[in-house]
Amino acid sequence: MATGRTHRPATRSRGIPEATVARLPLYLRALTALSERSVPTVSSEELAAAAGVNSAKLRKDFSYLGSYGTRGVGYDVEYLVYQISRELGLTQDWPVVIVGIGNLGAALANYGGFASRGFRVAALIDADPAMAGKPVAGIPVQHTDELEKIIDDNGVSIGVIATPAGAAQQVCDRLVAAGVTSILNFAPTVLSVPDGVDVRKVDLSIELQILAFHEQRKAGEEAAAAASDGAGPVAAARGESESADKGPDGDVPAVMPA
Amino acid sequence: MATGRTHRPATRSRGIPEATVARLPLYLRALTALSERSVPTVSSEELAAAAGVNSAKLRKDFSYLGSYGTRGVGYDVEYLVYQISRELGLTQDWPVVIVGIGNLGAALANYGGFASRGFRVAALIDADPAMAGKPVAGIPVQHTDELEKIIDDNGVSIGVIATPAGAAQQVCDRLVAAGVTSILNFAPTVLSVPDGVDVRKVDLSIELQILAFHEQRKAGEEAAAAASDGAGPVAAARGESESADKGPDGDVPAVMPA
DNA sequence: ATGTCTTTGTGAACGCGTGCACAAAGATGG
DNA sequence: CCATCTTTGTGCACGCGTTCACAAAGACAT
Repeated sequence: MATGRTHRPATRSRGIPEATVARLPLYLRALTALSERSVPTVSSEELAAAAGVNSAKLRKDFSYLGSYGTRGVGYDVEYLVYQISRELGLTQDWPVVIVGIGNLGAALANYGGFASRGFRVAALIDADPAMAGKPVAGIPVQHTDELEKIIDDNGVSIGVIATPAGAAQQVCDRLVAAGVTSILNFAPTVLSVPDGVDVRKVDLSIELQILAFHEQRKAGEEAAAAASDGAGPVAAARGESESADKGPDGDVPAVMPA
Repeated sequence: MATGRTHRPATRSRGIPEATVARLPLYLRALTALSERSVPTVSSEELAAAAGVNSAKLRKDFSYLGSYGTRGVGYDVEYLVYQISRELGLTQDWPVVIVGIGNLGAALANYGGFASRGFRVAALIDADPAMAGKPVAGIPVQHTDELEKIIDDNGVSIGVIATPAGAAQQVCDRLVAAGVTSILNFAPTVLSVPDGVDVRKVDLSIELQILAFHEQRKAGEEAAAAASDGAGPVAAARGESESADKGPDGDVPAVMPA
């Protein structure tokens, strides 16, 4: 730590890989659990197991933050909790607005996981005039007309979109114009935003479709293995010989171009 | 490409990269929209724009599926919808169960995005006896005791966990033991499962924390840029120069090891 | 004080995913 | 039938992320 002051720009300030950032909350959660059990220190091996990752990966991740941790001992839990919290920006309060108070929006408003970290639901916004004033999770819903004013008054920089797909882009544009620079999108649409605005999307349907793909593959492999029990499991692993396939022409529904 | 017949084993059979699989639902959604507007064909450039990806990436993704598409013209929309649907396993019906009918579970049960693809909510399961029989989204909630029987009777292979974190692993174990091989986990916990079981997780809190990180960084950069003059509202946004930081020793809460 | 033992921090190799750039393929018009 | 023009499919290079493996660092016992 002789330098200790000017080494930040290159190494720390902006050098944290995206993949590492995405894992920091995972570590933080595991560390918080340890902290509540009053565990003083933890080794990379133990913590990695708790977070469900490789221990080498964890150590490398932490190395981007700095050299916390003591060789031969491990990491000081409380110290690390603080460092990661600070790195993630959780030492400050982040007001968020949720736009679209339907089934999902209401569930999000009630979700306890927000408040537990530094996130505070500053307002709920919906386009339906009938919803206005109606309290959800103890917070009165406000009409979309107030959106810009709400953002401005509360200094909101993070917005959550839980509207139907058709309204998402329009809501997004208004949020961005009002000053929001980070958006969490639950609507099944691709949002286009200007540079400098971050978007993360959560799409339940997509997750299930990915699972279905692997599920189908597993079923195919099983079927192939049981079929001729000699051809090897991967021989017909795909849709290759499973459903109605095989022929380059035979598997076409009816609308084939050629 | 004169051969066009024997190149399959290596190229197609099992070779679809995970990153490509994760994008297929995106393409499918964009294609479905085009299909509803009766657009007959689409170029990689157009479709890529609609899906929010690079056109070269899209073409490479499709090349893993096969050589659909006509040079000089583009891709036949209906044909591609069918091919991707088949690849993802959406031509068959996937019964799913949702375990944990709280705020989130109820919202998921009501979510329309499931049924729109090949997913069917076969049952809702909750540990609270008071919930039993109560209909949510038109489906009566069943008690956890029935879990194994439900899975077995309906041939369920995909389970959705929306329980509190404390119950998630136990529920997961029971689902897996009962025959479920794909799990979508909304509980903020790391699930451990045996080989052959796929888990995908959706964690709202983590997504927000990642956004907060970037938000903090943006504020920090702005502050650095405006450091010389007014400093403005974002000057103290970062942990950097605001709270208790800067010195290698000064920024430690109280429990520093050294 | 010295040696041993544990655990971190990281250099280096590897593999995957991305994007460029272009040749091949086919449509279209003359 | 040939030339031109559009768009696909892909070889190649590059960069990021992961993993291995080990030297350096420090705790701890003697």
